Amino acid sequence: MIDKFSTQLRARGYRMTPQRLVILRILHDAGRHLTPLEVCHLAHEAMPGLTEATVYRTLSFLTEQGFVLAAHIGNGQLVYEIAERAHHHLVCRACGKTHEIDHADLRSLYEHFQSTTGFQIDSMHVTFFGLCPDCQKR
Amino acid sequence: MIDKFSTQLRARGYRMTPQRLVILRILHDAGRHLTPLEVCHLAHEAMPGLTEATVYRTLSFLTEQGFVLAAHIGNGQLVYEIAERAHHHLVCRACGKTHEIDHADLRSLYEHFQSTTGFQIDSMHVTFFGLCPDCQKR
DNA sequence: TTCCTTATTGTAAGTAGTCGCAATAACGAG
DNA sequence: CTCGTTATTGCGACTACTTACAATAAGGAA
Repeated sequence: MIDKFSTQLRARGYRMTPQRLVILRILHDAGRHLTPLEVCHLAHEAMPGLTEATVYRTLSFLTEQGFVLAAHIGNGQLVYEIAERAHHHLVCRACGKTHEIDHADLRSLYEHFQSTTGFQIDSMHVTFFGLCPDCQKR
Repeated sequence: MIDKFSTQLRARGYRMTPQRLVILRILHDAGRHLTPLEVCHLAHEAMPGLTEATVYRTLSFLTEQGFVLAAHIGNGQLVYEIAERAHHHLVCRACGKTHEIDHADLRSLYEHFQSTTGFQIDSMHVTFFGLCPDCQKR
C-alpha cells in the first residue's frame, strides 16, 4: 500500500524519503484523526532526527498529493488522516461529540455543483458543525 | 444593525465595548472575507491602542455568538465575515478562484442530517475544494 | 449619579506553524 | 555502480496565534 504511494510519487516527479514513509506509516497505523503536533511527537519517537518543519511540510505535501485528508474540526484546529475512505463529520458545537457520515450522502450535492458551476469538487473530508440531539435539549 | 448586536449581547450577559464595535464595523464595511491579520491592521488604524490578542479573541467570540462567520479557505487559512446572509464557497485547489453558492443548495442535505442523525447543523459558511472548469482542462 | 460586580482588555510570555537557504540524498541516466 | 540533477531536509529565525493574570471599564442596582 505504501509501495503504491512511492510509485505514484515517482511517477509525478517527486521522491519517497524515510521521513515521508515514517509519517505515512504513523497516519496509517493510527487509523484516526491526528493533529500536526501528535504527528510531530510520534514521528520524533520513530525517527529522532525528524524536525517539526518537515512534519508540517510533509503533511501538507501528502494532502496535496491526495494521500492524506485534512479536516478542520473547530476553532482553527486542523487534523490529518490517511486517505482510505472518503467520509465527513458532524461535530457538536457544544459538547464536541462527532458523528461520521458517509461520502455517498454528499454525492448528489457535488453533482449539483458540477452541473451548475462546472467545478469538480474533491472535498472528501468536510466537517459540519451543529448541535447534537442531547445538546439541543439543554 | 450594530445596535441590535449590542442589545443581544447584553441580553446574554456580555458587554458591548469600543473594541468590539470597531471590529464589527470593520467586518461590516468590508463586505468580504478578511483574514485575522487584515482585521488587526484595520483595527489598529481605527483604534491604535487595540491589541492583536484582543482582535483574535474578539473574532472568535463574535463567531461563537453568531454575529460573524468563520471559514477555512485552504491550507489552514481562516477568514471572517459579517453574518448577513448564509452562503458557502467553492474554491479551486489549483488557481484559487472562488465561487459563491447559496445556502438553499445545502438545505436539503442539512435536513437529511437532521432526520438521520438528529444533529441540527448550523454551518452557514462551508468551503468546498475542487477544480474550476479552466483548471480541469490543464 | 455613584458604586459594585465581573466581563473584557492589555501586557508579556509562551506555543504553533512558516519560510529562506545551504547541505543532503533520492533516483534516473549512463 | 557511479555520477549529476534537483527534490527534500534540517536549521534557525521569524510570524501567527494563544493564554494567564492583573488592571480596567461596562452597565445594572441603588
